[in-house]
Order: sequence, then structure tokens, then C-alpha cells
Amino acid sequence: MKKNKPKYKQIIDAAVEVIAENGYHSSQVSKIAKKAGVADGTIYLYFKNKEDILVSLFQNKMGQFIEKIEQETTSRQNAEEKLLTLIETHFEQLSLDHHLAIVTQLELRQSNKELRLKINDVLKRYLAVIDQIVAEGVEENLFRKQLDARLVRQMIFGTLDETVTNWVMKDQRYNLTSQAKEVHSMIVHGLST
Amino acid sequence: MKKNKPKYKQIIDAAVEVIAENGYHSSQVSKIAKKAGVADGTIYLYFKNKEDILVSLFQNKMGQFIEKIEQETTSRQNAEEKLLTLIETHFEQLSLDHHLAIVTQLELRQSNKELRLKINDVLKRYLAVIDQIVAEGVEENLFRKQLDARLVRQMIFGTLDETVTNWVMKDQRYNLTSQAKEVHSMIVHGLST
Amino acid sequence: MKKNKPKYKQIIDAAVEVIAENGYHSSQVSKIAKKAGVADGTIYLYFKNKEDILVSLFQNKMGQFIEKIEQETTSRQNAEEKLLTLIETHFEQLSLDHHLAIVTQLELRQSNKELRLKINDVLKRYLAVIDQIVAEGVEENLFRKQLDARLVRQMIFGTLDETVTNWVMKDQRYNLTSQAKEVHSMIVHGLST
Amino acid sequence: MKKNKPKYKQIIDAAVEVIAENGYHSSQVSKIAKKAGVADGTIYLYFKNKEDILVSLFQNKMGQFIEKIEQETTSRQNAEEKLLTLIETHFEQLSLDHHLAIVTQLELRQSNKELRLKINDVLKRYLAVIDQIVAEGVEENLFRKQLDARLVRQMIFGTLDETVTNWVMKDQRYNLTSQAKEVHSMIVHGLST
DNA sequence: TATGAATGAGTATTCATTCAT
DNA sequence: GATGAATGAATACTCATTCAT
Repeated sequence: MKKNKPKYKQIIDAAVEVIAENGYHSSQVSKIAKKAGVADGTIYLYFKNKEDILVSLFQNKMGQFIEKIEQETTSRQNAEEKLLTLIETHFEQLSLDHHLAIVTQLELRQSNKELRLKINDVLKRYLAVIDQIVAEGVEENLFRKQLDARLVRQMIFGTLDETVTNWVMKDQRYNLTSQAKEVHSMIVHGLST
Repeated sequence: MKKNKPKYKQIIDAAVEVIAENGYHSSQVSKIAKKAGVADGTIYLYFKNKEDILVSLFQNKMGQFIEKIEQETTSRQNAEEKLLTLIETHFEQLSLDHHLAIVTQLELRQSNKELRLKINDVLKRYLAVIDQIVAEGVEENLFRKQLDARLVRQMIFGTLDETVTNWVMKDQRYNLTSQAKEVHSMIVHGLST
Repeated sequence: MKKNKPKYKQIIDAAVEVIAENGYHSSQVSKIAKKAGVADGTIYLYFKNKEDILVSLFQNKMGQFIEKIEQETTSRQNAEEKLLTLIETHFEQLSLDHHLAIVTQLELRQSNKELRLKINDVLKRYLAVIDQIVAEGVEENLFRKQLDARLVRQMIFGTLDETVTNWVMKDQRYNLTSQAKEVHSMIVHGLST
Repeated sequence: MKKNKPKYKQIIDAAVEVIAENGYHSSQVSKIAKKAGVADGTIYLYFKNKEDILVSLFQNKMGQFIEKIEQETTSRQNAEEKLLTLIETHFEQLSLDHHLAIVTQLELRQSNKELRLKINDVLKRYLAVIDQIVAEGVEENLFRKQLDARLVRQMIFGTLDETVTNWVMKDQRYNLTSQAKEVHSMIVHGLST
């Protein structure tokens, strides 16, 4: 399995760095190879083409990202706490990896529609977690019954995403994680019975 | 003033059409020129370069978009109604111009960071309208005092933007405007005292 | 009509020179452009791609080649003289353009099967001239009736082609045209009643 | 002697198959190695480089081809019969090995000039057989004295080669061997006293 | 103003060959 | 002898922009 070989991870990590530092359109394959410490041709032993590096990067990093959120939230008692944990974990993880934050919030969005569709596939797992928490909240009688699942999902994800993007565009100059509580408060109010 | 000459508008309208139909990366200057019925070189009499077409396009279209929202909202009595009007007008306008919706929600986001910063500048006027309504809501004692203006702005804009993007990505197959009321409800709940 | 613009011919002539001097596989588009005195991109205003340069080259040069042979042969009185004229004109023309001889006999044969099929199309006009002369020879009772047209065509073209190729491979060190008479003699004998 | 080890022949046979099936330019060393059932690197224990595979292939297969022709022709009584046998054996052998026919008539000609010069070396043995038969024909007073040996050789080889190439390009759809008699007739006529 | 022919910089990918095991 | 992972050189084509007319 190629994904477990050390060079696979080396190349993905190099890609994150190179893209964060140079921007999507100035990230040539040769630059990524150099940063990864391999020959240009070696890239193609592990990835089908340049786009495959980006998709794999997103799947790999986002996979870990979502897994962490799944882990943290399941241990909580109720929907309200779970939602807070989700927001905090979301913010925390991106705060801890500045390069990744730049890549996911800014650079990867410059990719073409096709790549963005693949990225959306990966995000579905995240949206499922949100749906699950909201459903629990409804059962716990914390949230209103009549909520439209899609709209709720869009509000939560849209708010978090916009918040992180603004923070990245302001060069990550303020503390993102500390905003989790207030974002949580607004969302819970918005959904409450 | 070049902006009032007919070819200026011709070129911008051609750009919207071409980008909506072909996607950002397949929208060459020559294609836009052809659709606009002018020679390639003529483009450069009206715009500094290709990026300038896109920025101008966004300024022009978004200017009208925001103006309309300003007009509609000022005539309303209170913050709650103004917010509903803002959401409805936002959704309505993009529903009425499918090409523009594709361009603003999907294609223009593939531009580089620099262009996106300029786009953000244009959006400031829109965010100012949101801020103003929220401030009124606080004064009217409808919304909580301690709200962080930036976070509120991000929640509102993030939610609307995510909602519209999802609708565009689903090929605009359902009615967007009819979702305004529920989105409004969630946001107002989220901010209420 | 692009084919009549001066740059079209410039590029084709440059291609013949570059290919004759460097060989098919070392004839980069940029080298041809440089020799033609135009920018790389200009090539693509006149030709669809690299292969199109080669096909056009062959069509253009071979077109003239065959036309000349058609002209010279029609003025002759009988099949025997026509055949001699054909052979002489064939040899003469390639003797007069050493670069073209190298390109048609050696370099262009390295192209892929697809290109070679297109080249064969061009040759059909030449083979038709041969067929016509042979048919006349049969009518004049100079040649045997039972001859298989295809085999005759293959003998004549095969002999001429092999003769020219050998002369080119021997670096054109001897006089090709002076061999026309003897080749003619062998062929006429071969077909005679 | 490497040439007698089993892998040597394995690789050459694999090369013929791969080239016949995929064409010269799609016949990568790794594909040949796979078909031969050896590792890529193993190829280089038996051949100096890729070109060496092709030259060896031609030497090996053509060696057998010419040997067979030498055997068959020597047993015949006179030049006329020998020439017929040569033509028949030439056609027969290529008819019996369709892959080899494709490789020698079409694919190997796409190689560069250098390789073709080496291929010509191998052919000298074949041309010597032709020369010998023609000389015998002259002695037997069957053929004219004044014939130029090189031109005769070119006529015979050119005719046979063109005939086989046409048959291969027509996808070997008709019987090649049955054309031997008429080809023979034309050539003998062409050389006769 | 308007034209459109000409420019030329910039880059992903393949594949013959090597060499440590 | 045998392997196969790693190497890295080499090149056609696009398209934003210019400028002579």
C-alpha cells in the first residue's frame, strides 16, 4: 500500500508547505519534489498526476481532521457540549497548523470545479457529524423540531468556515480558538426551542 | 469616463456570460472579446489587464446588488424586518441572474489571493449594511448587547453565502428565495436577547 | 488563406532545413521557429500542431514534385518516353534539393503510423500517374496485357524509392540522374510484351 | 555467451510481440520486460541499451530469415529458379510470422538514422545473395552482361520490400506468396538478354 | 479609437537507465 | 545473476499582452 510508505507522506507534507508559502498557482511539481527531497519522477510513483496530489492531500489531512472531531465529540454528554467541542476542535486544529489553514481556506479553493467536487465528497463526512449532533439536540428537546437539516448544516458550516477564512485572511493575527464560545452561543440560540 | 461608454458594459456582460458558460479557467480574453463583439486589443483600451476585467465585473455587478439591498432595507421599519429584506433581496437577485450566481459563487473564487482581496474590498459595503442592521437591532433591544460585531457579520454572511453556494452547486434546482424565512428565523434566534 | 501568406512558406522551408540538418527527433518546434525567424507561438497561428507542420511540408513539397512530373510527362509522345521522363524528373528534383531528399527518404519515415498514412494519401496522386502511363503502354502494345496494376506500381515505385534512398544513404556522393536510363531500361524490359 | 541463454531469446521474442502490438513508440523497456517475465534491470544484463535490443532483434530474426533463403536457393539448379525461390521464401517467411512482418516493414523504420544504418549492415548478407544469383544469371547468359549490380539489387530489393510493405499496410488481407510468380516474371523480364 | 497578428514565458509528465540490496 | 525503486533530462503548446497600421 503506497499510502503507508514514508515518501507518500513526505510528498503530501511538502505539498502543504509549498502551497502555503507560494500559493496554489506557483506550486510547481518540481518545487514540491525538491521540498520533499525526491526527484520529480518519484512523485509519479506515488500520485497519478498533480491534481491527485491535491486530492490526496485534502483526503489525508481532512480525514485526520474529521476523525479528531468525531473522537472528541462522541465523548461528550449532550448536543450542546458536543457542538461546542466540534467548534473548538475545528478552530484548534487549524490554529495548530497554520500552513494547513492557508491551504484549506484559501489556496485549495482556487482549484477547478472538478477538484472541488472531490473535495466536497470528503466534506460530507464532516457534515454528517453536524447532522448527527443537531438530531441529538432535537431529541434532547434542546433544538426546535421543525429545523430544516440542510439549512442548519449550511448555517453551522458557513459560519465556521467564514470565521476561519476571515482569520486566515487577517494573517491569523488574533486568537481563533477563543472565539469558539461566542460562535457556539449564537448557533445554539439560533436553533433553540 | 470609460465606465459609461457602451463597450465597457458590453465587455463586462460578455465576461459574465463567458465565465458562466466556460468556467474561469477556460475564459480567455479572446473569447470575451469575441462575445463582446470587439477586437482583443480593444479590451485593453477599457481595462488594464485581465484581472481588471474581473475586479470591475465584480465591482459593477456587486455595486448594483448592494445598492438594491440598501434601497430595500432602508424602507423597512425595524431591524428584524430589515434583516429579512436583506436575506430575501440577496437570494432574489442571485435567483434572477443565474449566470451571475455561478460567477460569484463558484468561478470567481478560483482566482488568486490578490484578486480575492480586492473582491473583499467590494464586499465591505455589504458587510457595513449588515453591521448597521445589527446595531439597530441592539438599540431596539431586539439583539443582545454583548455581540461581537465581526462574529455576527461572519455568521450572517457565512450562512447566506454557504446557502447560495450549495444551491448553485445543486444546479439551482430548488427555490432559493423560499428559504429566506427560515434562514432569517435561525439568525434572529441566534442574536436575540 | 493562410497557405499563401509568406510566413507559411517560411516555416515550411525552415522545417525542411532543420529536419535535414538535425534529424527528425532533434527538430524541436522552437528550433524551426528560430530558423524561420518567427516566435514559437507564431507557428501555431499557421499550423495546428507539430505533426501538422510535417504533413503540410510533405503535401506542399510533394504537391510541387508531382505537379512537375505530371507536366513533364504529359508533353511526351508515348509511354516509354513518359516513363523515362518520370524517372528522370523524379531523380532530378531530389538531386536539386538535397535537404528535401534527406527529409523525404530518411527523416519523415521515422514519423508515427498515423502520419505515414497521411503521407501515403499524398503519394496516391503519384501512383495514379504511374498507373496511367502503364495503361497507355499496354494500349500502345508496348507492355503486356496481363500485368497486375498493383504489382507494377509497387515495382516501379519500389525501385525508384530504393534507388533514391541508397543514394541518400551514401551521402549523395554519386550522380543520381545519370542512373535514370538504366533503371528505365530494366523496368521497360520487365513490363514488355 | 549471453546469446545462448534462455532469457536472451525470451527478451527478443517479447520485444517482437510488444512492438507489433503496441507500435514502436509505445514499446517501453518496462513493457518488454514484463512480457518477457523479467525485471526491467535484467534487460540491461543482456543488452547494452534499448537500441541494442532492436538491433539484436533484427540481427537474430533476419539472420534466420537470410539463412533460410540461402538454404533454399542453393539447392536450385539455375539463376531463374533461384530467384523465384528467393522471392517465394521471402514472402513465405513474412507471411508465416505476422508480428515479425509488422515489426520489420513498419515499426523498425521509425527508428533513428543510426539504428537504420546498423540494420542495413545486416541486410548486406541478403543483398549478397541477390548479387550472387544475378551474377550466375549473367554467366548462364540468362541476364544481360552490362547490368549495374547496384541498380539490379535496388530494383529487386525495392520491389520485394515495397510489395511486402503494401501487403502489411493493407493489414495482410490478401495472399502475399501467390504474388511471387508475377513479381518474378517482371524482374526476370527486366534483366533478360 | 480600433484592430488582430505576433510575441515568448512558463511546466507537467514520461521513460531509459542505474545501483543498492 | 536478478530485482525494481528511484532518477532527472527534455519539450510542445497556450494565451495575456503589445503595437504597427
